[in-house]
Amino acid sequence: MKKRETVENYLETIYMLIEKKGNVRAIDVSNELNYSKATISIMLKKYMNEGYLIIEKNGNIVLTEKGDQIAINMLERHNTIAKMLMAMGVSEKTAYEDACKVEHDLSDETFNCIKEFYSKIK
Amino acid sequence: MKKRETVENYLETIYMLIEKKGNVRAIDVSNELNYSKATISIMLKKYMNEGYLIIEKNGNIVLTEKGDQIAINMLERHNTIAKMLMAMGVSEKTAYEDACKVEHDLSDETFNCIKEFYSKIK
DNA sequence: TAAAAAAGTTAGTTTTGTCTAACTTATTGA
DNA sequence: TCAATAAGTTAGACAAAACTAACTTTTTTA
Repeated sequence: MKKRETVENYLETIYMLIEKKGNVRAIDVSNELNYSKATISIMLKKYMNEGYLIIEKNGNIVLTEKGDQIAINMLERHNTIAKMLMAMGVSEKTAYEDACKVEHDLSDETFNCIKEFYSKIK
Repeated sequence: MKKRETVENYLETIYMLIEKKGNVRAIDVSNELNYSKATISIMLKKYMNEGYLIIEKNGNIVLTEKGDQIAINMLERHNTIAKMLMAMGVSEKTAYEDACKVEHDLSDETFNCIKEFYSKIK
């Protein structure tokens, strides 16, 4: 249903795995997202065709400029929203989980206001 | 994909329409959600079978206790989240739109913290 | 009251993102 | 080095929620 949310999630996950492990292959994404290897194989190919990432000959996954931008944007949203929620008293675990769910839905206007508001009360 | 979100949205919409118009039929839900009459017909029947609502002989839609509780809960979330966002500087229109999107995803823990936090800064 | 319009239903289709099973290809380690 | 394991792919299926087209039923109105 929500195409945008799906691709954003894949890209953010790949970005985080690259940061954590240096390089990333399909199996790592499969383990992280808990989707079958088949699903990951299909989706990665799709996202490659759509210009979000490249799968190198050795199987390593690299984000394109386009994919990278989305991933970074999602990660910024993720962290900012989680911090805001924690400032409101939400536990760290829940804050990160909930931020992950809503980061795709909020408008830029709302996200910017949250960022502003957080920096003020901090 | 997100079954829960879908039913919550239908129930909340029906609840609001009942409040606004007194009684509600399939065509009203169709107009409000901008889904075809066919889709609404199918989904209402489904939700009737699942015990969320009743379609009376004259076509009026009535929520069951179970459906009502979900609708009221969603509406409370909707309003509280929107108010919180407005307090952060988000415009009314955007606040209500974004609240509508995230109201289904937030945990109870987070929602309660938002409610608390809002009552404090108010 | 009968014709027109509105409302509702049914059948069949589509899209998205999952899955399993069975297969191939690549990597590892005894 | 070659057998076992791991990784990746392909084919086919499925669920959810939407659609259109064609139909029936109900309501309105001239």
